[in-house]
Amino acid sequence: MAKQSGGKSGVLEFAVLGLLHDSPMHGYELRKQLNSVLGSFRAISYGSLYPCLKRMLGQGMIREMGPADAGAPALSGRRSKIVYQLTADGKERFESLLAETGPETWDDERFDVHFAFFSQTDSDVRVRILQGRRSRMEERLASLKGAASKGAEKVDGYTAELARHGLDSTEREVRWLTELIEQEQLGGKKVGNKAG
Amino acid sequence: MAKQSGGKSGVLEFAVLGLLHDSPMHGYELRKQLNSVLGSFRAISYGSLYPCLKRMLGQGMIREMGPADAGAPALSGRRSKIVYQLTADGKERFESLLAETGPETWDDERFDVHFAFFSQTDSDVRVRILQGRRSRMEERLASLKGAASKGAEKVDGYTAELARHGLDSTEREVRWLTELIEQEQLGGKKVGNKAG
DNA sequence: TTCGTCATGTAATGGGTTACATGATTAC
DNA sequence: GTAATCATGTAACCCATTACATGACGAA
Repeated sequence: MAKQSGGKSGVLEFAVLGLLHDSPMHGYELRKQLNSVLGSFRAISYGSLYPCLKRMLGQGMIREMGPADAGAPALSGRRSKIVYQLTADGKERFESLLAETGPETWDDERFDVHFAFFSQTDSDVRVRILQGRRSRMEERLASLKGAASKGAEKVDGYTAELARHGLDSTEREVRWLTELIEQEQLGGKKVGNKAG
Repeated sequence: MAKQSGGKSGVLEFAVLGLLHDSPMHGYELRKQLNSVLGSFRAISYGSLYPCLKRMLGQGMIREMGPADAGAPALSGRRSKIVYQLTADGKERFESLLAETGPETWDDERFDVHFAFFSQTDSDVRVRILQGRRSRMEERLASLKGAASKGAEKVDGYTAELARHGLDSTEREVRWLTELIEQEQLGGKKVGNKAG
């Protein structure tokens, strides 16, 4: 009982934890950085971020560093900026999230966040997550193929075209993941250096 | 003021309207059909569908057809099934949603629904939506490219790889849309018949 | 002094998910 | 009879968005 309720559980929290693990930051800056972690585009709104920070503060994952305290880069003296820093508890929470390799980690958004912090994990963890994500995509592929063949009579050209396109991108995703897994197993961090 | 508030506005409503426009159905059946309209996979939950139907009923878009009333196919005598049917108001609402070509229609989920009902619109409408969607994807492309070049120093191999992959799929999406637009402008419904 | 950006927050709202509650019908 | 599936619905909860409220700082 009581799995975790709501939608995407703590994706935002995870991302914030990871960014603050890298370096202390204030909310406004955090929000700008978030889009590079949380999916390619998409910025989170303040109405979502600030309450999240408040919650994390209450749970002792983060702590406020007085603005005079400095230590972080790019802290030109603007105003009342509240700079947040990870506590030991927060660090621990982040590490434990990072180490997860279960089905939650194959979810779209969750996978992106894990991927963004991949260089901070062991190769085993990376491989397990990549394989899990791939099997998730293969399930999706199967369900798309099933739907395509079963309801073939009643669909018009556009529906068919959309299905074909969806199938295509999912297959591509699977191939991409397979490449990453292979590179991982060949023993390396040799990622991202394919001449382009 | 009061644009439309919340997240994805009436995507579910639109999809339900479209499915019921095709043929009367009860909730359980509706829910199964929904995944073919609303994105490739993803089924909506009852906790979302039934309240939506209730709301639509209250607004007079749909009406209950007594189970004995029949008329719809596949109505083997199960039980208390509440079969819903579009009212004139509902039909009108659906037509007016179908005719929209503004920025709302380029959104991910919204676009999928429009696409699913594409064969029920004019070619002009289709072209306008496809072009809008393409420009939306081109914006995304630009922002991805910007992020890739600007933050290139601080990203590790994995982040770069994710960005590269995102760029790739978005480019592919743009090409797909371009093909569809061209086929549309060549005068036809000739979609989905590319030997494969 | 006004405008744009930096900066932090809250309130109202919308819409989705899980888990629960209920019950009929069909197949074994 | 009992389990699976069909079928409808509610309650608690979570999380995100918009719009609003506030205010400092720098530049025109």
